[in-house]
Formats: sequence, structure tokens, C-alpha cells
Amino acid sequence: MNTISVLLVDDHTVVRSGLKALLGTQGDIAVVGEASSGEEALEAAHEHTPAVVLMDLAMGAGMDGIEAIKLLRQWNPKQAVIVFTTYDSDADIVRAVDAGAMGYLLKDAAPEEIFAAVRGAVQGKSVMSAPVASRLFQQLRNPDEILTPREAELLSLLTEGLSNRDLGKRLFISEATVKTHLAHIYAKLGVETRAAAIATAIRREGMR
Amino acid sequence: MNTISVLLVDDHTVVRSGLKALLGTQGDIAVVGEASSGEEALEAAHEHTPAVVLMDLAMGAGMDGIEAIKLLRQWNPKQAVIVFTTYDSDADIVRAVDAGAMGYLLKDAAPEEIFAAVRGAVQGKSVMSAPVASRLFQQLRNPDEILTPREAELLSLLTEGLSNRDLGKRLFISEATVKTHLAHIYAKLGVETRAAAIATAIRREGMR
DNA sequence: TGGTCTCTCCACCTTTTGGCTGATACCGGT
DNA sequence: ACCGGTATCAGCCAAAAGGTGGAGAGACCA
Repeated sequence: MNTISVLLVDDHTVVRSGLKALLGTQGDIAVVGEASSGEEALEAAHEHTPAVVLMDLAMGAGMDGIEAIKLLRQWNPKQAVIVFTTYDSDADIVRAVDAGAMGYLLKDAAPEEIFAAVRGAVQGKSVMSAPVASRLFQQLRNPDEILTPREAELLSLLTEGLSNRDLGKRLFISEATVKTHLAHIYAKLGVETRAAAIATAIRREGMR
Repeated sequence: MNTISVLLVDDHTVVRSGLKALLGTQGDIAVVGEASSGEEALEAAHEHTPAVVLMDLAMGAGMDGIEAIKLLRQWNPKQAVIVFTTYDSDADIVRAVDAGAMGYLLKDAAPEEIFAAVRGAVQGKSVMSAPVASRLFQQLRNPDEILTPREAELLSLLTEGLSNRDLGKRLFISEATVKTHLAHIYAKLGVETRAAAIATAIRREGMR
């Protein structure tokens, strides 16, 4: 059996060390690089061409995880990427899957689950933590309530307290478009105001 | 120099592994136990009597970190406890310090910072990550930013997504009064819109 | 090819919110 | 008795948000 090369991307030193220590116990898995930001991840991926990238979505500064996934997959469409993050936010799950993530693990996953995800990823299998799977499942059962990737993106920014104008600037779209998206989001979430949307989003998604 | 015994408490396996790997590189620090919940932490502390307890505040199920700190310190008032967590929430910082934490580190802290905190803790020194320190400092310097009971009540309802009219009805006050309170709340929170106030409130206070 | 989804944009209009100024009343401490 | 903080209310005005209806471009799929 071939050794599976893995690139770790996380801005927390301890998390990288932990993953390295855990993965190091497996003979068939080798950590070939580490990165603490999206930018570094791209560089490291070009340099080491890892079979699997294990990536945290929440990176302190600079490019966020989703963007990094998109660029990684753009550069190498076969690149297997597993999201390894703390929260099972609906918006993040949708965006990550959309960006091309092969798996979605929570940081409290058992070591075996992580190993299985890495091994599965190289074979093209998707592995996700149980809470994540159940959320996705729920969403598939209620297609009306699924936010489109763009809507999810908007909602996520909404929870930061931005105005319509700011949302437009941030996403490079007009205020009119922002209002259109918001109207759709309100309808899907079953609320009438942005305040309620924010409250719902944060409570329902574990965003912060 | 004596070896410093450390107990790790975190529900994330990878974080424990990472800390263990990092601390293991230091000759004067030895991890003597691990726990993944508040309950386990108490047991382990009784068994191993560690010099320092490194504790995550957010534990999936059961007793939370704050409660665990209180009980640890109740059992052994000299027990040094360092909080090691992901978020610098105002509410958590205050509660942790109040419960008797000696230090407060964020998970993205540099390894050196962690070592320094552990060594400092056994000497009775408090060490905290820079963002944490600055938040505490701000709170101490600005007692103006404390919300009055009525304002806090309003803010709490605000995070449920109510309109000014609804807030008035719920609190049996006029809409004018609601607006007055809101203006004061915005000023104290340093925001301009209700959306930002909701976002700040939920993130600051760990409301969900 | 036609239908559906998504993302984008526009105009018009109503409602809500926020900024500003000012006012009354109660309570507690100096 | 005075002052500071809190809670209550009012009116005015500008800005922001929300509702309605419509529309074009590109992707994807049957």
C-alpha cells in the first residue's frame, strides 16, 4: 500500500501538532507539510503535492478556508480536501461542499474517524462527522430551506452586523442585489427582519 | 529545577495530543494526565495532583470549564489553572478569572507563550494572551460600558429579533422609550445598528 | 430545445430605524 | 437640598430596510 501524503492547514499550532502526532501513529499516513493560512496552504500544496489536504475553515487573517479550497481545486481539480473544523455551521457546510471539499470532520472527531476520512478521501469517498451528516440530510429533506451558496455567504456576513451597503461592497454586488438575496433568505428562514435572521442564523448554526 | 506536572483537559483529542507533543519538548514540563470533561478533570486532579491544569472552557457535554475550575479550586485552593480556549469572549474571561483561573490563553498562542504560562502559573504569575489582556483592560478602564439592568433586558430581547414596537409591547413601555434605551445600548457597545448590536451581544456573551 | 435555478440588477413605495434635542420623575448618596 | 444615574416619554427628520414586480444572463439538466 502506498503512503498517503497529507498537508495540514490550521492557524492553531497545537492543532497541527496534535494531528501530526495522531496521524504519525499510522504507518500508511505521512504529514508532508503544514500551513497556518490559506496563502501558505496554496504554496505548500504546490511544493509538496499532498494526496490529501486537511483544512480548518476558520483562519485568523487573510484568505479564509473556503477560498483556499476553491483555489486548491482550481489548480488541481483532483486535489482531495477534508475540512477539519470546530463548528457544524449549515452555511459553512454548504459552502465547503460547494467549493469541492471531500469530507467534513469536526475537531472532536475520534482519531479513527480522522484516519478513515483521510484513507477514504484518496479513494474519492466522502466522509463526514455524524452531526454534519445529519444536518446535510435534513437539508436534503427540506429543499425549500436550503440556502444557495451565495445566500449562505451573505447570511454569514449578515451575522457580523453589516449594512446592505457594506454587504454589497464586500461581495462586489449592488445594494439591489443584496436586497434580493436578503428577501430570499428571509423567506427560507421564515423570518421578516434582518434582526430575526441574524438571531436565527447564529442560534441555529453555531456561528460566532 | 523541579519538573512541572500538567493535567490537560479538552474534549478534542487532537488538541490534547498537540499540547502533549508541544509540552513534551520541554524538559521541565511533564503531562501527567488527560481528561475530556469537567468530571474527568476532577478525578484526574485528585489522582495525579498536577501542579498546573490546562483547561478548555468549552466542553461538549456535562460540566463546563468554569464549573470545573471552581470545584478544582474549592478542593485545592492552591491549584493553578490556566484556561486554554478558542475564543476571547468577554463573559468567559470575566467568569474564568472570577472562578480562579491563573491564566487565559487562546488556542492560536505561540508555543513559547504556552510554556511561559505554565512556568509562570506555578510561581503564582498570571499570563494571558494579548487579545485577552486588552479586553480585560478595556473593561476595567471603561465602567461606562456596563449596561443597566433594563438595558441588558432589552438587549436580550433584541437578540430574539424583535422590532421596536414588539419590544415596547413586551416590556410595557412606549416605542420612544425603546429607542432611547437602544441608543444607549449602541453607544455602550460601540455599534451603530441593531444588527451589529445583536451580533456583538451574542458573540460577547455566549448567548445562543 | 425548453425549463429551472441562480445570480445579477432596477424602480417605486412603505415601514422601520437611528440621530438629535428636550422633558419629567424617582431614587440614592453627599 | 442638590446631583447623578436610571427609566420613562415626545417630536422631527434623514437614512436604512423591506415589499412588490419585473428582467436579463449563464449554468445545468431532461
